Amino acid sequence: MSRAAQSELAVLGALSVAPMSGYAVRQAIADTLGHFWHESFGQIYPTLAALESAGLIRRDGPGATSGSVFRITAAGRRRLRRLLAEPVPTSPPRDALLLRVFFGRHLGVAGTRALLADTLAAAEAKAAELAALHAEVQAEAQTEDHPYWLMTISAGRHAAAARIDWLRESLAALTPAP
Amino acid sequence: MSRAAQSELAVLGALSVAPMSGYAVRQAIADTLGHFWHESFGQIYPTLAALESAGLIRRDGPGATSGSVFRITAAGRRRLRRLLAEPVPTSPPRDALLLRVFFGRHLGVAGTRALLADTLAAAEAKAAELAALHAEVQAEAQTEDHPYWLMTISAGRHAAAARIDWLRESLAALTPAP
DNA sequence: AGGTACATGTAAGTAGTTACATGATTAC
DNA sequence: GTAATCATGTAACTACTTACATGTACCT
Repeated sequence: MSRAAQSELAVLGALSVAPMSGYAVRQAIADTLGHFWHESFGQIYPTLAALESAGLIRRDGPGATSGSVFRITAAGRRRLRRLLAEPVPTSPPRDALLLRVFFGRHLGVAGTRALLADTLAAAEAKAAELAALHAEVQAEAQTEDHPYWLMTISAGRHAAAARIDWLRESLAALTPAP
Repeated sequence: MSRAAQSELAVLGALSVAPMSGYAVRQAIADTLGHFWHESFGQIYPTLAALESAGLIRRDGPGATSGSVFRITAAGRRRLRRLLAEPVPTSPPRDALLLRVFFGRHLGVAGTRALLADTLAAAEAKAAELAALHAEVQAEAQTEDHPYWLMTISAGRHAAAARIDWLRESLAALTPAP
């Protein structure tokens, strides 16, 4: 098991929506899961190869450079459901921003405020981006996947809004020396 | 450069507060940074060795099994400030929960609701834990590091509250079939 | 005497990124 | 013709985790 169960999950999930090439899998993951998931180039092809040799996906068309399309098999769908039901692996937290804030004393009040201000700008941009994505997805044709997709966007928006609130409060609390 | 700049930052930061043994560094990181940072056992000792040979920390006492205490040097403090000023590395997002929610169609409404309910319980526990930590830290003697420490706890509380809001909304929106 | 906490390290393995290498097809 | 995009893969490297290995000090 587990040539990276999470990567398998992402790839099988993408192929559960529609059959597509490896390149298209990569694009689909970046486009629709991009705001909460990342799968790097060098991960996708080995994962596809492993899934194929396990009979979970099938390659239609020539195996050569162009035109081959991957399609999920019945066994692949079973595997997808099993992976989804497995406990969510919790990765240990590693927030590089908070690490810097914690040792903010060495950075000084001005330095820490600059760091927070930069992060605030980035968070506001991300919130705007997610709001636009939300509007865009809501305007699309409704599929059975739609409510779940919207839910993941909503999660991102809540998280971004919370980070903005925290940054504003922290900037207000961290007054420059008079 | 960079036997993991972030691990160096965490270790140098811990030693900037007080000199201590490697074992104590591990505990300090778990106790005070634990809610947003993790440094595994097998990372800390190699990092300490690398920092020592670079002259950024010094080992007082015997190098043997007991009693050796690491102390940050002047060069170490300079390095710490430089690391803090470097741009915050952004790691690609990988939220295993949202990956499951996105493919919730295969899990079914009931399955997805169960997943969200479990996550809600965990998030509420985490929020309570952070509230307790906040109260505890606020009651302590004020040091110069204190406001920054409180800020990191506040970040965790905002994030936990946002996740709880999102989970409640999602559970309300995802009604079981009648 | 036995258990827990203190203390330091190494080895093997997993996960994931980046860079390299190659070639076909399409749009301008 | 040439640049961008589509397409597939490998190799080397970095980061990180887990398990192993060893021993001391204190508490009961």
